[in-house]
Amino acid sequence: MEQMKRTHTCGALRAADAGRTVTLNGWIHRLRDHGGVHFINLRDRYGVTQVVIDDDAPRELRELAPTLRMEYCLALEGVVRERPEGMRNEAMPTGGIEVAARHVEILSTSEPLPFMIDERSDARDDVRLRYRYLDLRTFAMQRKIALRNTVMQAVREHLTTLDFIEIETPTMIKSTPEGARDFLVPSRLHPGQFYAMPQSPQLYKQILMVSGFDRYFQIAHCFRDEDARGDRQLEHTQIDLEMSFVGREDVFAVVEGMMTHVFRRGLGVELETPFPRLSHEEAMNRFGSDKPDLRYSLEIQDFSPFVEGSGFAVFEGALAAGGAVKVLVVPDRADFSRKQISELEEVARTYGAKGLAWTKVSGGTGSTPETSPLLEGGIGKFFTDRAIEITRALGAKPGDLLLFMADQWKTATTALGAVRSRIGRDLELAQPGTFRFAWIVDFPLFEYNQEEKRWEAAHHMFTMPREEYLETLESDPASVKGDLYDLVCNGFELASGSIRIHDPALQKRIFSIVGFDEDEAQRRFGFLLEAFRYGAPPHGGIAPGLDRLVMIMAGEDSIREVIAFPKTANGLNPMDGSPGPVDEQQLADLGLQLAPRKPE
RNA sequence: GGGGGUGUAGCGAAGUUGGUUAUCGCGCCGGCCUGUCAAGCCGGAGAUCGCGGGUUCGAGCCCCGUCACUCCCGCCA
Repeated sequence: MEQMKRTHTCGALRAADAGRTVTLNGWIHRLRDHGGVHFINLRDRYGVTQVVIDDDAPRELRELAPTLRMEYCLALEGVVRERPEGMRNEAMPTGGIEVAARHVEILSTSEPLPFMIDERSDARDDVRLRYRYLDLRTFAMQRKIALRNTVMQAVREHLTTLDFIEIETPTMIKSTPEGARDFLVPSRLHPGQFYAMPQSPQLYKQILMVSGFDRYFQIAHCFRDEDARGDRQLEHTQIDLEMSFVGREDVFAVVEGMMTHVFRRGLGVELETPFPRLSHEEAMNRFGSDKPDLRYSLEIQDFSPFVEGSGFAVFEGALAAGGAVKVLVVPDRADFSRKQISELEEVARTYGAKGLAWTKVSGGTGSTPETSPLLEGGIGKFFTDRAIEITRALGAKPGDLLLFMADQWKTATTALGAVRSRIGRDLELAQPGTFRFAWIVDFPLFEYNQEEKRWEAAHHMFTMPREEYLETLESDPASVKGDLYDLVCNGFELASGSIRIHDPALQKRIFSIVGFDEDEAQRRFGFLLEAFRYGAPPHGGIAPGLDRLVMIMAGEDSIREVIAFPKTANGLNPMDGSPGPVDEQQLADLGLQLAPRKPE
């Protein structure tokens, strides 16, 4: 290799290099044989350079040329020359030159590939993952993995500048209750005992605050044994951070600064700060989601003022039962077919809705009976006499489609929110390449678990209640808002965090509301509670998901596209074959025995 | 755990109401071609139609089961 080490990368040479003798290393991206003149597109991370083997090449090279195949790994030496007029390739950065090869060494041959190394190749995910090392050779994947690196570097730069310290925490920890299912690691030295893989470094970063590292961060791997999704893997990476002596605005400022830096460095995009803030309740009411896509408006509105006296039993019944009636005005979509509407209804049904009512605005924009807006079709007949008032209040105009949802508030908003998302996606309302961030704040601190008939923490048990609810924690848990915040972008939850409880007495009250007795709390989190007895500073933090961040920046809709070696939705890795069985002896060493697969 | 979509040659796809030898593009192999750059032209090989069962005179197509990929609900503090 000493002789044939590259002098340039495959993306480096320009017309100014004409005349130089260079050595390139790379893979054969394309081969074109014109019966005497051979063109090789040689590729590496940095680009593609055209190499020519023609009549002027040494004889042994002309003999070697026909034996070359795609993806052979080569070292070659040649002379750079400017391409003749009319033979330049404007689409390639190196398209003004070519390298006339004098010597080619085959470093490695390649079998025919399962799929082409090409942006246009559209192999199924399992094939791509089975041969991930080939998939990663494409410029598209190289760009995304490189972007991920840029993002990580930018995060470290920015946080380090702000005096944050990167500290690693263990990847084998104590299993804690609640939250996601833990991945467990059996202990050989202590048979029957298990470590857990962290779902996040939560407890450790809080303890680091007690230790006086008032600004901590870590690019941390987190593990959750739950069903995966396009934006969720069994293992993912978080930009975990925590600060002492702060309120949520301090956390927001750090994250806004970090995102600004990351987008500037990664994409050359300037973000507008501060990001807008929306209460959880407002987000639900206006967008039917706690992670709304704000790239398009299409807001949900309250329809309940128009229900009384309409004679439409479904709506009146929903209100009488303490529920809500919501409406979505879809501009200029009165042309939606019954089939399209019933597809939207199906979307709503998956979220527990019983149906989706609709009507269309027709008529004119005047205020006389002949010229005024009309509500036609669907449930329009129940609201005929109030059409002017309704369309004015909703800002609806002739040609608009109105979609209604009547149910319990949560069902009505989430189901209509799902319809909103579906319409946004189908009509491509979101402009690609735009990024709309928002903070979602004031989440409920507790959620009632219907099945187990008890209150549980909506986020986690260390979240600080908003100050104004401290009096009513026990008497009215449902109304308590936590000092909890999510960062959302383009319809994805990008980060989640909170101000934590640092007062053991308050922590005790929370435990007791979620039915955690003293003993259990001690057994589970004793080490944290103990640490808090020694001068715990007020603190809070947040954890942006690195995979989702890079995914959004890359314009992808699955985090698999920005993880070098992801797993499938089923938790399998088609490349290494994991998960797989282990030897009897390995089990025996751990004191484990497999249960029979199917009990019947 | 539940629902939808998909699975046909190495890759991507077509395949009508169930009917003869399963089609096309790329790739692969061979040949031609001296300026291409997704090169072109000619020829060729390559398929237990994901797997298992069933219905039928006959199944890529219909039914049941199963596996995989994917999207969604649940789940994911």
